[in-house]
Amino acid sequence: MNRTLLKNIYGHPELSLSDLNNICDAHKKTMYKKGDFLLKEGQIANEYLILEKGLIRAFVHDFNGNDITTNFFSENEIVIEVSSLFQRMPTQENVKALTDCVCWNMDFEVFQELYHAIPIFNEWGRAWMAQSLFECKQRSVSMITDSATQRYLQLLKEKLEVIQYAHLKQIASYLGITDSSLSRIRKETAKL
Amino acid sequence: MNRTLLKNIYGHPELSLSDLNNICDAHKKTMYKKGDFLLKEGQIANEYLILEKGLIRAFVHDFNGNDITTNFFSENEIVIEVSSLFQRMPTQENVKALTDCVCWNMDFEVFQELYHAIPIFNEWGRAWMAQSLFECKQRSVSMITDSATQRYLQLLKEKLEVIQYAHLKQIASYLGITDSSLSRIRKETAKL
DNA sequence: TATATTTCTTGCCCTATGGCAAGTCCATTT
DNA sequence: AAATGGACTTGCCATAGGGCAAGAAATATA
Repeated sequence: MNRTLLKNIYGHPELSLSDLNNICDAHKKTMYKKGDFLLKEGQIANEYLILEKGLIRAFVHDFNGNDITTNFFSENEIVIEVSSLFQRMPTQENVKALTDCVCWNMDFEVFQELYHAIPIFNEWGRAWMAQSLFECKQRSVSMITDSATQRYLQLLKEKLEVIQYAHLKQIASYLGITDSSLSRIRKETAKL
Repeated sequence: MNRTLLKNIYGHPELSLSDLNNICDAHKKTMYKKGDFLLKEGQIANEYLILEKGLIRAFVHDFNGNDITTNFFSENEIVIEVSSLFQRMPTQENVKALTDCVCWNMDFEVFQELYHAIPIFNEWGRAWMAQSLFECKQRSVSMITDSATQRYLQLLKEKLEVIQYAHLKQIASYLGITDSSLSRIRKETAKL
């Protein structure tokens, strides 16, 4: 069990060591192969996971059947479909491994027990969701105020691994442009 | 005290009547005048509120000092700046009354007590945040897949009051376009 | 009511990005 | 090695929306 990884995720000054250990122990190591679905639209999520190794993509289908990348998850991040997991409703998202992955999965039932038993863990969860909401809003603002080139450079800076492992089209839909446009942007920015 | 309003907001099948009453009683009625700031960037939010009457706008400033509307809050909605309230950090958002408003405010300290004392209220809060996150993601997808005209018509359908009370520029920045473009879109769609 | 101020509309032209299709480059299979 | 197929690039042209500025309309102020 990779304690360092999980302790970094859940670390909180007020969380006791025994609570932290209980939380860490609740995770099950799980491996995925490149191309595996972690979640498919229509399903109800029953777990979330910490991604130790690999890269994961979430996407939805638009009215034409094209897929639109909604998120990329990198190492040390939490992979979760919040509305399906917490509202117990079928998801609209697909979550798929872009590379082979090593993950630590937390079952929803187990999570619920810990969540209600450990107030600090509860606070931690709320803070995590608040942060996600903040990032989501930032992304919306960025879609409005920044050019496609700026958004691309931002992604390059924050998640280089995405540019290395994801297909052009997957990155382009995340940025809100077509793959041809991204190809041109990439060509332009390579000069700099 | 407007119990119907608050009970509709907090209603949850498993929440006992006495808990529900305690939650409702924790709100303080507050009035705002058109143009009042409920929150200014740099401040830390110390409350959230239920909007009974009126219309409220949230916005941020971009690098040029233009403001970008991030949200409109209508009657019966919860007005909250999640990341500032729950992470106790200075907000980047401004929240301002577009019309005179009647609100029911919940103080953060009081909220915390109820939140930790009433498990179902805690679940309610998490479900509410999950829903917000879902809506935020939907908005991002819409910015990518829908045209400005479609986004305008969507807003028209969901929040007519916004079109009636907010300025063109405020609506335009929410939709991610300029006020001139919105003016043209409005002209076109009026024909239909 | 007259004046000033803000908001909205519109015309002109420009730019970023889209749509399509051909071509190229790679990787995989036969 | 040849053939197939997917991914990426590029050229051509189309279009949504932007930038600017003038004018019109609405609103606030004197």
